[in-house]
Parts: sequence; structure tokens; C-alpha cells
Amino acid sequence: MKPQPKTWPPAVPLEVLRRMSLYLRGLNQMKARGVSRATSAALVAPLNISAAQLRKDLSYFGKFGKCGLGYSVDALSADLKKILGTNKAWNVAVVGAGALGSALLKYHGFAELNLRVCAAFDTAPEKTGRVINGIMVRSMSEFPEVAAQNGIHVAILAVSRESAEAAAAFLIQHGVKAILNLSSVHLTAPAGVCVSNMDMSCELETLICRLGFRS
Amino acid sequence: MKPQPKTWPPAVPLEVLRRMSLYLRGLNQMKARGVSRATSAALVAPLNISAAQLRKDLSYFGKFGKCGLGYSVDALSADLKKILGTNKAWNVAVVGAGALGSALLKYHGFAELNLRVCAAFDTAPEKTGRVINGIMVRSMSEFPEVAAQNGIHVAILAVSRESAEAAAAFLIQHGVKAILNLSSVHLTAPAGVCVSNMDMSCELETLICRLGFRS
DNA sequence: TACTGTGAAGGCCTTCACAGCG
DNA sequence: CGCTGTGAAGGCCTTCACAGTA
Repeated sequence: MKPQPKTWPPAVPLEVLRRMSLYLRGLNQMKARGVSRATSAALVAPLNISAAQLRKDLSYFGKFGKCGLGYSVDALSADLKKILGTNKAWNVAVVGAGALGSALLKYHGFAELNLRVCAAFDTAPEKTGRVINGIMVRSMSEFPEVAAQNGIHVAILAVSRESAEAAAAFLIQHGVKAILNLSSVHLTAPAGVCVSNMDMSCELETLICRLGFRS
Repeated sequence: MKPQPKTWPPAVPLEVLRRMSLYLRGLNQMKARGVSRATSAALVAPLNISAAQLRKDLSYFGKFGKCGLGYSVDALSADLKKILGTNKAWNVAVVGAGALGSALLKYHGFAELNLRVCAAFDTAPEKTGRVINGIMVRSMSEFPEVAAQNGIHVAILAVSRESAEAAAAFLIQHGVKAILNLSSVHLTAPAGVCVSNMDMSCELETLICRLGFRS
């Protein structure tokens, strides 16, 4: 899943950022367990990543540890949040209110990333008007206004394969800068826009293939 | 076709397989449009991938094109299906029948990959017994029997973060060889088992970070 | 002519190993 | 002494460029 290395000047590899997010989650779990210090080895233990990798990843952004002691869980957690940008809140729109979109609206896990799913949209009239988990599903035509009012620059795209391309273009046209694309179409990002393609079909097929190789 | 490198670990990079799946999808769309021949450049046009990359990827598995002419859409499509393993049907279980699991049960897109979602499971008694899209949600305790009867070796894990690890261990213990993990926990695969972690939270946080770098 | 297949080159990321510091 | 931070080395993947073929 490596969408477009070209759009992002490769100062920090995309995969480093992805791992940073994993480190942060691990730190938060440690914090919840009352652990206050951690070494690089302890942090990567459940992740299948080498300790050197973690230290190298962090070194892209600065120095965070104490030699001989490891890292302060609280301090590093705060630093990573800042680096990743989730120290501040972001408003997010869910686009597409079918089964998958509805499931996302019911999901409570984004809150801990400081993400607020605050609006939902669909083109189909029979989908609009419903309220799911306190969020009203609106017509797509309302997107520009609602997005502007709420400062929405991030969208999760959960529409059918056929509508994905047009929907993405519409969102980008109205100010969306980051799209998490869950439809089974590979979207390419225009300049200034970030797209992450999460393609379950592709991933499943890849799994099947790996399965075959092993046998 | 060709003697395939049977040693899985580093023979064919994982990302090559992922791209193969994308190529196959493109071919199928061409087929549906009635196109019968395609060049490497035409195949990668919507994908942000270079033509050389596609040719190199294919060369891991053999020779499929005609010099000067390109590829036969039908033939290459059939070859890729065979390579990926989706020329044969696979039975798949959905584990976890919450909002996300239910959405997966309603999704019709896996059929074209020859994947049959044929069973669903959940530990919560209030979730079991329901029938979603013709598929009964059973208790997890029935998994071993049902999996054996239906030859299920692939599972999609759509459970809560807290249950993910235990559920995965249970599945593996009862014959599952490939897991598509949709929960926000990074699972590591024991030997002989393939795991693909699709982590929406991680992906969203990475997007937010890229967003911040741009501005 | 037009396009594939592929060795070779190049670049990026990971791994290594150790200097440096508490 | 223990562990971090980091240049250097190594390896893997992508890109290049062209030989080869219908």
C-alpha cells in the first residue's frame, strides 16, 4: 500500500510515518497500564520491527530518548502526537452511507486520534435524512457548505466502485486535502492532495496468493 | 508457464503481489469494455505505476506478452488469476458481527475474486442467530466444526481491539492460514500463517501527518 | 516499427556496529 | 554499565536503457 511516492518529497518515507502511528499507539497502551519508561526494544516488541528501526525512525524528527535509560512514555507520546498532527482535533466527513459508511459512523475508535466524524453524505435520496449515531446523513450537494462551515479537509470515502472517482473529484474540488479511500478503485492524488488507498479486495487477493506460495 | 520460485520468503516482494492484483482488476475492466489487447503503458495508466515496473513485475512469473504487440487481455487475465490463486474458489469466514462485520457480510464485491463469504461468527450471544444477507451468525464455539466442514482457511477479522489477539490465536489454532485483520491492533503472524493488517486508524493518522507536512 | 523482457545502474530503506552519554 | 543516536554498509526494489522479436 504505497500510493504515490512522487507527491510527497521523500524527506521522510511514508512507511516511517505509518510506523510512528504504531509506536504512538503502543505508548498510549503503556500509559494506560501505568508504565512510565520504555526502551526501544520494549516498544517494538509486539510489532515485528527492530529496535534499530525505531531509533532510526525517531531520528528523522529529533532526539527523544535518554541514553542508558530509554524513553519517557508520556513525553514521547506527546512528541509523537505533535509530529503526527493528532495533538489537535480534526473534523472528518464520511462519504457514502451504505453498509460500510454506516459502520464507520458507529465506530468510536477515531476519537482517541482526536478525529471527529462530524458529517456524513450520500447521493442516494433514500439514504439521506437518516441519523446514525447522532450524525445526520446529508445529500452530497450540501457538502460544500457543511465542509466550509466545519473546516473539513479530511474525508473517508466509502462509496461504490463506480462512484468513487467522481466523488473524490467532487470532494477535492471543494477543499478536501486528504482522502482515505475504502472503495476498490485505485485513486491517484492530484498535487496538494493526499490519498490513501485501502483496498480490501486487493489485500485479500494478495493474501490468497501468499497462501498458495506456502503450500 | 514457468518454474516458479517455491521459496516464499523473499523470492517475490509482497508489493509485487499487491500490484499484480491491481493489474488483474484493470484487465477485467478492459475485458468488460471489450478491449482485447493492451500494452504495458495502457495497463498502468490509471495506477501511477511505470510501465517498466509492470513488465518487471510480470517477469517474476514468466513471459506473457508479444513483442511489438503488447498483451492479450484474456490470456494475461487468466494467467494472473492463476498466479494469484483466485482462479479457484475460496471459502472465507467473517469473524465479528458488529457494524463492520455486518457490512462485510452485505458486500457483494468479493465474489468476483472467487471468494465466498460462507460463514460468520461472534462471541456475543446477542449477535448470534441473526441472518445477514443469507449468512447466519454463529457462536465462535462452532467455528472449528464449520471451518472443517467448509474448508475455511481464510478469515476476515472484524472484532474489537480487545478481542483481536485472542480471536486470531483461536482461528489459527483451528486451521486458519490467512487473516485479513481489520482491527486496530498490529497482529504478527506465526510461521505458516499470513496476516495482513489493515488499520484504518493508523492510515488516517498517517494521512493527517502528511497533511501537516504539506502546509 | 512498436513493444516486450531483462541485465545493469541507481536510489532508497533497513541493518549494523559503535561512539557517546547519563 | 545500558541504551540511545547515527554514520556506514548492505540489500532490496525501482528505474533505465537497450537487445531482441514479431
